[in-house]
Amino acid sequence: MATGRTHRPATRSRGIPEATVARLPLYLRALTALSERSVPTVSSEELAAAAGVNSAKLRKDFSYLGSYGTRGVGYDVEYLVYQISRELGLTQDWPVVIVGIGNLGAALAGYGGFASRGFRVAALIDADPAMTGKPVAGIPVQHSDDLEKIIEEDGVSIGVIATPAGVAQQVCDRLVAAGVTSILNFAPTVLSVPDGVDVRKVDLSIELQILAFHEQRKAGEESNAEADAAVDAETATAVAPPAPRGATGGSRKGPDGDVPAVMPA
Amino acid sequence: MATGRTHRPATRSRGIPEATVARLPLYLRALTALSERSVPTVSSEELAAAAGVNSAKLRKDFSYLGSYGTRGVGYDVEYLVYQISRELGLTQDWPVVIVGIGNLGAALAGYGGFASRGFRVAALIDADPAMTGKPVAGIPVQHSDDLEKIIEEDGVSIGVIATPAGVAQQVCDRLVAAGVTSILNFAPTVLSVPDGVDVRKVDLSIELQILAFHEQRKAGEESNAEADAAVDAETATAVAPPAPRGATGGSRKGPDGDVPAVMPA
DNA sequence: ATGTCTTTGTGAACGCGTGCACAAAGATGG
DNA sequence: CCATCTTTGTGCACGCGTTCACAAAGACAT
Ligand SMILES: NC(=O)c1ccc[n+]([C@@H]2O[C@H](COP(=O)([O-])OP(=O)(O)OC[C@H]3O[C@@H](n4cnc5c(N)ncnc54)[C@H](O)[C@@H]3O)[C@@H](O)[C@H]2O)c1
Ligand SMILES: NC(=O)c1ccc[n+]([C@@H]2O[C@H](COP(=O)([O-])OP(=O)(O)OC[C@H]3O[C@@H](n4cnc5c(N)ncnc54)[C@H](O)[C@@H]3O)[C@@H](O)[C@H]2O)c1
Repeated sequence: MATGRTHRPATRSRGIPEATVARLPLYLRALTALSERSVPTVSSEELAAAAGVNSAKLRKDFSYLGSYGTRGVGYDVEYLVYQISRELGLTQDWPVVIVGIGNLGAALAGYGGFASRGFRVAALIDADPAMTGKPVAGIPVQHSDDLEKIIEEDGVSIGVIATPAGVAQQVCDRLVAAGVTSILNFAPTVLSVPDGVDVRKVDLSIELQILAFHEQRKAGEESNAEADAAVDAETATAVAPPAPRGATGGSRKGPDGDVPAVMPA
Repeated sequence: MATGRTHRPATRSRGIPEATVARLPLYLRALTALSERSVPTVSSEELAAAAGVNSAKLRKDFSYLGSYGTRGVGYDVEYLVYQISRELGLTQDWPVVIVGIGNLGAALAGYGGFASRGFRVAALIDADPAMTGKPVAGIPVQHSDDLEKIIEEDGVSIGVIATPAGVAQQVCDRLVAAGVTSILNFAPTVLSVPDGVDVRKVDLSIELQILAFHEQRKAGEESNAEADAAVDAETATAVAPPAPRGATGGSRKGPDGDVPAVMPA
């Protein structure tokens, strides 16, 4: 059969690459700071430096939004702030529910960055009856029995999951069934959702593990040539006698192996 | 996903593409769950489903680590758990400091996922004298005056920043100067660091804005064209006129209460 | 052993994202 | 009005990441 074009289903609707979308909030933040300092215009070079990206990339990103710059001058800060805000949908109010008001959920509830960009905490939801009615960050916690009602009444389309991982999928299912179509997941689980629902995850554990990988590589690079691991001032704190990082065969044990006595992270 | 990167183009990391590294923790989590259920082996298809990725991608990822599978059978769960752990550097102990023990920092300090994979909270650091000595999650908070000493004594190479955005860069500078070479940043700021230091960021606000973008697109898919144009015209007249220089400092008005001229989100 | 069946490991094609380099556009000054 | 200078917008090439598709490898039964 014609191996060809029957690929991408949708989501690729014309315009604005995903990578660009992910950078727009970054530009917006830098532009907002400039706006507060009453800076009228900014060049791609300056703004790119502030946002920590390549200036050509920034210009190309903006070109997807239209031609909002003036050659020889740069971009009008105020105008660009508005255009990006509009493109991101921040000119409207987004009610958000947070489910799971534990340590993390409570911190999120009180987070200023939530309210600052058109996101409004519409409700805090927890399954613990002892929490019900208790105000967290000035907002009374509601019981999860009322989840569907809350979402429907407030027209919530964005949900934040901060429950334990074990119940995240069922919480997710209820949110989706109730009409939520965007989910930000803090629980360390892979959520499965129907088409048309977006899920983004924030996973502390994964970030740390990625850092550890590079950290290990840095440490191993100094004592690279041979095994002169004597100089590891930093990593010398390692307590375990890790498998000598030799060739692949150096596994300390076979299939029986040591599971590093851990829980699902 | 939340990925901040200050990237080195130099891909001499002995293979293993960055995208693969980012997925290894995901595989590891799924494998650990299988291990706890005493599942001996798993096929790429099953594991890929559990991790939410394409099976061919998973096999290719594993191929960078070596040939740990058995054709016709699959992968040995225990063995793979060990190999990935070793590759990620999780077979050794990583002391971590958390700087900024506010709402978020406290939640992080008590987070189980920290300790579960070889990461150990070596110290909690805060600039508020009132916090000093106060135990958070069982760990006494230390004053930031002692930051350098703590890092040096414990051989800390990974730091977590959970301070307000305004001080994040200077905290970062101190951490780096003291010897930290990997930073996980929760503050909504672009951190600049010297070569050799890795920074990853977790940015709630950005994630929400990305969700809002897609959410808006979903909503606007039914009735888009004209509303868009109308808003555009209205805006052009409201904002576009040559910027009154000093005047913009106070309030700007847009169609609806508009872009909050608030703190960096 | 030999055949069959399952699943790995990877070659190859393709699409996306990135960054260079430069022409065009417009501002600014004479 | 013309010359010069600044900065945008983008064509283009390149490399990374993803996915398909399939031969080879090995398990297992006979
Ligand atoms: N604390 C952190 O720093 C941190 C960091 C990263 C990820 N996480 C993840 O975030 C999640 C929450 O972490 P935490 O430290 O706040 O845990 P927590 O135990 O303090 O809070 C969990 C809350 O969820 C509630 N809950 C349980 N089941 C529920 C349900 N079915 N519906 C609604 N609410 C329910 C509980 O009553 C509790 O209040 C966990 O999955 C954790 O792995 C936490
Ligand atoms: N709370 C959240 O859910 C959340 C979510 C995403 C991002 N953030 C970001 O994380 C950071 C912390 O958020 P928070 O809600 O915990 O704020 P917070 O105000 O509760 O805590 C900040 C803490 O940092 C300490 N601090 C200030 N300056 C310091 C310094 N120089 N050295 C060491 N410590 C210092 C303060 O004493 C305070 O305890 C902020 O940048 C915030 O934008 C928070």
